[in-house]
Amino acid sequence: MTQIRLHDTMAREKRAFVPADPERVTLYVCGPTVYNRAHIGNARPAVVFDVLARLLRHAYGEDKIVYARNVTDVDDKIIEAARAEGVDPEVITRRYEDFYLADMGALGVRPPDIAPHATHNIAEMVAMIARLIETGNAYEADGHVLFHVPSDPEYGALGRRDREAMIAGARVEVASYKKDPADFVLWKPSPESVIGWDSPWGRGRPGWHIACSAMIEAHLGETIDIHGGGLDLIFPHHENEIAQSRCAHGGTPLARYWVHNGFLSMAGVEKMSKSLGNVVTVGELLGQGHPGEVLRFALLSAHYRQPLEWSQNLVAQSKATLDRLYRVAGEAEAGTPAPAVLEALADDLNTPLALSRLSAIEDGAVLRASGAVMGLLESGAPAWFQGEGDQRIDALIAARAEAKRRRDFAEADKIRAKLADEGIVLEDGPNGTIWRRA
RNA sequence: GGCCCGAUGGCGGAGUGGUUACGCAGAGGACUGCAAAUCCUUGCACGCCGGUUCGAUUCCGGCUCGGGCCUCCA
Repeated sequence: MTQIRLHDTMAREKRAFVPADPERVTLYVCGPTVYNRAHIGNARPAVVFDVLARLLRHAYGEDKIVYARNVTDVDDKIIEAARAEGVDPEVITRRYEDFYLADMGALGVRPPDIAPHATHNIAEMVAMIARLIETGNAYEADGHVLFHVPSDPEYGALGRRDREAMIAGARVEVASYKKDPADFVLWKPSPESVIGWDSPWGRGRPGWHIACSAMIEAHLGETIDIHGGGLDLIFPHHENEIAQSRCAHGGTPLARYWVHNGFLSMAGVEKMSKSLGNVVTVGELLGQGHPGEVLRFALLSAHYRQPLEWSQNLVAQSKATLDRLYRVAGEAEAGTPAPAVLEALADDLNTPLALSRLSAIEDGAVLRASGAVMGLLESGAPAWFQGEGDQRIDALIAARAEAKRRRDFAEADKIRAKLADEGIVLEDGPNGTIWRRA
């Protein structure tokens, strides 16, 4: 298929994607911190990188891709949530990881190949921190271990910021034990009451950034092909990951391509934030009866780097479009994807263009295969329109057919209206009547 | 304050130095007992001000508005 091109945040331009080893293409995406329900904005990277993984599998082979999405299961917000409920942190993390997997599953997100958990990789983190101390890039101070930013002359390349800008922008009080205001925590002490692990620097827990660096090293290697995540992670999270990994690995780069998705906003709302209470969770949307696939379609209706405004109208339009595509797809078995769709996706994951090209496909088998590359149209029309079968509905349709045969249209329309009240729409075709849920 | 991004028809949203996608919604028609679905037809756009150019929605500069980041938020 056509050459895949990706916008690389480091280069600030689209580049032809050439994996270091086409037999083992590595992709890492920053996953959730499991302390609450995912909102629809959180779902965007999960869906976007799921499409990227599907495209890569199509291009390089199903078993040639290693996609890792981590689970951050040790974090101060988790500790707070656990304390608030009076339970162990594991209760919190297990609960919200289960929710996350269920929500993403409903959106058609395939599980990644590897889901490394921070708490399962503490030894790797400790080892990496120790190495950074050896190389002179990190130091111990007041029970903490800190990465010393001035020790890395290349720091700031991804986020494009220089030290002056960072210092000028610093609006948080600098902890007294830091040698430099930009230094960040690799390891922090935990009192007995807080979750912690023994280390050469005392009982403590890892900082957020080191967790990703260590898990990438442990599960994928020193240099990976693609590192993904949300735009907001560029600085400081990814910048710090880069610094830690490069310094710990003698200068080899962490990732060959950096891919970042844009933000999702809510109509008429400034920033979607939990504190403002204006978030919509995936669970709520599903609970309102929106099929996960509709939400997925809506998330893919804008290019992944563009801002996307979430609205009721967007969801409704997505549903209407999907309905029509499913009518064309029918019950056909998936065949071969349309080259025009693959070409659109290969061009930096242009899903809106790919979606529009779906509309031009008349062959159900081609349509289903093309949709599948984006995780769409995988259900088959009957399941999409009707869900579970219903003998009562079939009986009513038979009664209406009988009434129509008698030309008793008043009775026939009465039955149709009754079903319409239940949200069931009838369609009379040459081969009889079919029904669907509106 | 510093850095970065966006602005396309009623709505969503690609794309392009010149002939202007696609979808949703709307209008008209065909079909239908009536609908629904489908098919045909159809109207509607490139934030503002300059510049480059034979020609700019597309390139450059400024402005306005909106969004993001500036130490743990996708």
